[in-house]
Amino acid sequence: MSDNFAIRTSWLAGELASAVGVSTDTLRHYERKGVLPRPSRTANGYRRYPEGSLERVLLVRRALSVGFTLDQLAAILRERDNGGAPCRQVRELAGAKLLDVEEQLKALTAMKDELAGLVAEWDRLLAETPMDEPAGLLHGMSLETRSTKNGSAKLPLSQMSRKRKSQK
Amino acid sequence: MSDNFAIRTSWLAGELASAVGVSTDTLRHYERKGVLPRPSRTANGYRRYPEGSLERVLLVRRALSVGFTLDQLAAILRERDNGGAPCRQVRELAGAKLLDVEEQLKALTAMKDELAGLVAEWDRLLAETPMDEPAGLLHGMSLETRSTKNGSAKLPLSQMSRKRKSQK
DNA sequence: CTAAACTATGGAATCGATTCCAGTGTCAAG
DNA sequence: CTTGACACTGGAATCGATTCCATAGTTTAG
Repeated sequence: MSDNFAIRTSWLAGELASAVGVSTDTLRHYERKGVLPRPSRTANGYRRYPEGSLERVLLVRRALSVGFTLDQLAAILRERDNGGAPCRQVRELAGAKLLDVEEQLKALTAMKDELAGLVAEWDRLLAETPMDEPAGLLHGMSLETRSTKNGSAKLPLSQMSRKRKSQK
Repeated sequence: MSDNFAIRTSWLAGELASAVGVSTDTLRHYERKGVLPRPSRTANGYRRYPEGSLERVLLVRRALSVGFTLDQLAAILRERDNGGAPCRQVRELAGAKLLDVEEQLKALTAMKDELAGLVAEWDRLLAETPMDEPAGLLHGMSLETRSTKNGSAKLPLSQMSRKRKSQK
């Protein structure tokens, strides 16, 4: 096999896709949305993704996983790509996102602890509960539905409040 | 106001909805999806949610916030409602969710660094660049860190890959 | 020459939670 | 009786990321 990914200096769509674990459709979508620069083409019209593409796509994936939107990401990455100073709005966006991420980090850490504790507790209960007993595991979920004003993307807890469409 | 929620023994749709902070549409949706048992009706056809409904809905909200899906939840709760002990399933799902959370934490940390670096770099650039270019890119980009507006909320990075419809 | 395995394209479909819509019924107050 | 605030219904829309589709050109192996 020639899937010597690490040493690649350019990628064909399928190679890059399988290297990062997404579909070529997804790569094409990213390109459409502007988070991936349009790659040059080989003689036959195939995309030839440049060297750093793997890292780039992984970056996008990370960003998405923490709640970025492709559009937001596109704005930021485009600015970054042309190297110069970003316009204020994009700088603001990045700053807001940074705060957001930091907040998520806290919330998620708390969540991890709670969840871990919960699971541990459950395992204890399950061990001593006959299989026919309710044991009501879900009732033990002590996660507060604190209406955290909201603000973070993937943090379910914060997103759970109301969000009016017209109210903004 | 008669929002004497705590002492209610039965609820009208709107009452319950505002008590838990969701819309009646959402309650109806939950019913459709099977996470809320279909309530009895008053003479005029209005839903009369039974006593424990507030807790039930809060439970659903909590579970959603931890990453459960309405469908997963429906399966579990239906089981439980007619006497079963779905605890093992719950334990399993929670365990999976915990793994997701841990992975998410990694992504968040990486993202924080990435973003912080970028912002720092930009601020450096901005500081030494005369503001000659307004550069009003970003047409309608809301600075609002608009969280998961809805739907497709948190994609656990682990299962962010492709998901076959038929292959489950 | 042909089949398999790539590549390409634009547009449509899918998924999940929630919301919106339009039409209708019910009830209490004025 | 009318008005307003509720309630009811099924279905459609929304949003974002991803996938699927149908169609078509290229390359490589047999």
